[in-house]
Amino acid sequence: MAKTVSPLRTSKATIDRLPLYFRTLRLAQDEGIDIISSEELGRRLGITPEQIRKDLASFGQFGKKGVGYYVNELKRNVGEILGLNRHWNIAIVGIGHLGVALANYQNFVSLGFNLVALFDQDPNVIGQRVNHVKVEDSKQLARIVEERHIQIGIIAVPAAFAQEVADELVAAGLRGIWNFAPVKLEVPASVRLVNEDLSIGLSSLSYHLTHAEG
Amino acid sequence: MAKTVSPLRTSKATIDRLPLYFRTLRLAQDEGIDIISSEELGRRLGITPEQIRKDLASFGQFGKKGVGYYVNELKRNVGEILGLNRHWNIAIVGIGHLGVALANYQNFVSLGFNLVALFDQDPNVIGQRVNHVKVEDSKQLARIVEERHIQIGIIAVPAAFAQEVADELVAAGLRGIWNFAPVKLEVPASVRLVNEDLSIGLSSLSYHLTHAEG
DNA sequence: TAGATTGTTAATCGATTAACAATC
DNA sequence: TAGATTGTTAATCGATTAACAATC
Repeated sequence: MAKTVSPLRTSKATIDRLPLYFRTLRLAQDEGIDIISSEELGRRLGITPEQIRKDLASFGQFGKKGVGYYVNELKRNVGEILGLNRHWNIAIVGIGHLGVALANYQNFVSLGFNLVALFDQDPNVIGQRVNHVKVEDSKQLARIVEERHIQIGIIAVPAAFAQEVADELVAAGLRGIWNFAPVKLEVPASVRLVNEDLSIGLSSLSYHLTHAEG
Repeated sequence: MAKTVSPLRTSKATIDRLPLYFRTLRLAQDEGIDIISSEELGRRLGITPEQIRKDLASFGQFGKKGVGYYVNELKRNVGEILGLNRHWNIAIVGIGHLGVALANYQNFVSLGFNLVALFDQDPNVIGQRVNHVKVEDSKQLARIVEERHIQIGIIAVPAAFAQEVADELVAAGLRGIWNFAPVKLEVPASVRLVNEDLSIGLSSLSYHLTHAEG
């Protein structure tokens, strides 16, 4: 029975690969595979087996030498490391096209995230239901965040309003923010901030195409 | 007059920061700022001035010692490096909630990307207009990609169909793919692939909240 | 000129890769 | 046992930070 340890310092790169391992293990599980080697995991992900073993080993000893990793056990352990067994309550602020898309994103549910609130300031949007969740007036944000024990807030408002929304979320006692607005947000160190700037991906594509060929 | 050079090998980290510089320079321009120092740029972005100077210097000498960087000039140069002056033609495949959100994403336009085609296979969606662009039948993909000189394809279909779509895009002569489906896609080395896996961001948030406190 | 700020070289830090002993 | 595969240590590689000469 492997024990999950919480290392003092794990690289960001390692942490960003864990969700990929989790996803692949889930697929392997669906295929009825019992045991998987780092070699095979690496083949499926395009990551070297050494890298995978190193990443996993930083959290504990999950494999069996000469055998490989038990898929069920490893998936459970990786899920535990990621905190995906916790059922985080999340809220989305800004129910424009992106907010609607995120509210309907099925993968969140399958990762154990509960969408418990939606907020917007547009009277035409307030009161509507998106994926069975009612859109509330942003003015109710502080009250509802507290009442529904929301830990993670997703910011999907225009850049100009993002900091304001972040401030309200922080004041309401939120612990993590996932920001889709292309601005640098200022939040206290106690609040975890992850930025998802979509223009970076497309710009990087543009860069590589430009420098690959005329 | 600074000259943009194309370095043989620039780090991925540097390239991912360039769009941030571009964005900040555009804002500075809007504010009417003529000259900006690496110090001030760094303050606005949360990046060290040394890092910024190093990144920029790998493409040429854009600044004036003792003075700083001319905002207009630097913005133009960074835009040129990123290939944002090229007006890439892009298509979105899969017009679900995410596809609709991406089709309406204003930042793409402001970065010089032209949305020229939308594809879906659902007869109820085909023929509709999203952000003034008509949704075409996926069966027409090869023909339209060629006709409209589309260079970049955005995959917003469910994971199960993503590889199939990627294959079609590649066969149609596409040069870059921006993939939102949570799967590892196989494409030839000549085609540039950028993955945007939204579950990574949220999982990493979950990880950090889990390991920060009980 | 004196003060400021870049561009670049050297030093440090961190992450990946290679190698291999341990062991199932 | 022999073959396979993990976990870990050492070696390499790459990226960031520090320092400073060049120069506006």
